[in-house]
Amino acid sequence: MSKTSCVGRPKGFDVDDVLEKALAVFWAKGYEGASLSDLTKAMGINKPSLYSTFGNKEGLFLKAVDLYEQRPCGYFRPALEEATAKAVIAAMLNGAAKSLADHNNPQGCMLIQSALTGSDDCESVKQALIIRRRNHQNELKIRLELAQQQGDLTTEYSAESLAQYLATIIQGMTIQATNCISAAELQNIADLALSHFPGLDHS
Amino acid sequence: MSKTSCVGRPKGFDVDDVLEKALAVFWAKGYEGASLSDLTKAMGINKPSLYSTFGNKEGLFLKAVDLYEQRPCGYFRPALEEATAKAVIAAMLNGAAKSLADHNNPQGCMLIQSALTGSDDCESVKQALIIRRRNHQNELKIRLELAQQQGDLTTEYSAESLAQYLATIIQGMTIQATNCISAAELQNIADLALSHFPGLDHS
DNA sequence: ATTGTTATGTACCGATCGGTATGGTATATA
DNA sequence: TATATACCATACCGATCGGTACATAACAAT
Repeated sequence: MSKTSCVGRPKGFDVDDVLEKALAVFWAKGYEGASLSDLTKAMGINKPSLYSTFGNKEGLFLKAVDLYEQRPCGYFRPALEEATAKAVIAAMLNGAAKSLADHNNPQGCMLIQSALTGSDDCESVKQALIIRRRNHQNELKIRLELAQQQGDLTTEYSAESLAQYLATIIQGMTIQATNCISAAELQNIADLALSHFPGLDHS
Repeated sequence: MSKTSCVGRPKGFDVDDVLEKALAVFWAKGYEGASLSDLTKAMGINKPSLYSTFGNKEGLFLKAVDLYEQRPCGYFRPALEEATAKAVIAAMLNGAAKSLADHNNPQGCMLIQSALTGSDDCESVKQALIIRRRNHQNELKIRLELAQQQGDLTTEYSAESLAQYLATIIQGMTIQATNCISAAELQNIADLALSHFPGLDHS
């Protein structure tokens, strides 16, 4: 609310607050599975308020995705800051395991499951999510390239291959997380992946 | 059509044939994303024919899933028959890479993407798919247990862990396959996974 | 107090959803 | 040929979909 409220009747709700509620609904039900009545009920506002604030359902969804990337999948950016390739990869895998096992959140990863398939109407949303996933993988690739330059990651495999491989494992973990598996099992997968990750020193 | 047709007007379509068409639609659009008009148009039949033959949308979907498990993801069962753990795992990974890269099919894996999320109405379908995924993983676990008994897989890790790990990688590959990546990239992931798979001899 | 502006609640829009009633049509049996 | 049976096409059902018109309510500026 860091804004000088203007003329007119003030909003009866906090935008960030209701966006958080919308995020939870989209996360759990997906883009098309979340109906406007689901959303408005969870957000505690009426449809005209939703439309005047967020444009339409797709606009609301994209805003919710922005929020998602800042918050619960928030292990990603800090992991990139770790000092070595091994630390980066460990932080990714452990962060994913912990985040996906957190039952305060819906199961799984919103970037993956909220629009993997759908009617023709949601093609743009599908593409938007694909782009976000690719961007994440690309940031990881750049970090691994740096690690190769710095000498803490072998050049036996390309940074691109390794980034894609790690992304694949994490994406697989997000699917496993939708299958009601335990936190310990998720962590076990992360441990296995880390201890056998290509290009790292496992001595 | 291996049935002694009874009294009355015969069907104007082949059941297996239209089921294949329905499968393609569900595969690409998901359970809820596939509308009845999408389905009937692709199948070339009208709604009453669909309902008299398959019960309802969910019945049709489950029949399509049965067909799916027999057909394109058909690398799974043969892989279990391979002689050694390494051969089993290689067949799984290579089969997944090849199958997922086949552009004659929709992208990705039907068992995962057709009902990962959705409205409350599709809860039973979601659960049905979760069970199928778990069953696959369990069959793999049993095969790896056998391999451990036969001595071609170390007992350093439990068969359950390894089965879950392999399932995770393959599920991750199915997500990657929805991101328009190339067949070579998919195969590269499979190669990396195989050459660093825990419990196998990589000499 | 008046005016201009923005938000809210209700009631509604056409379209589509999954699913079905109905009446005509094609076939096997008798 | 008569009859029973099952399929097919059309048209329809109530419910819900995403989205909006409209009148009213609450505020700021004057």
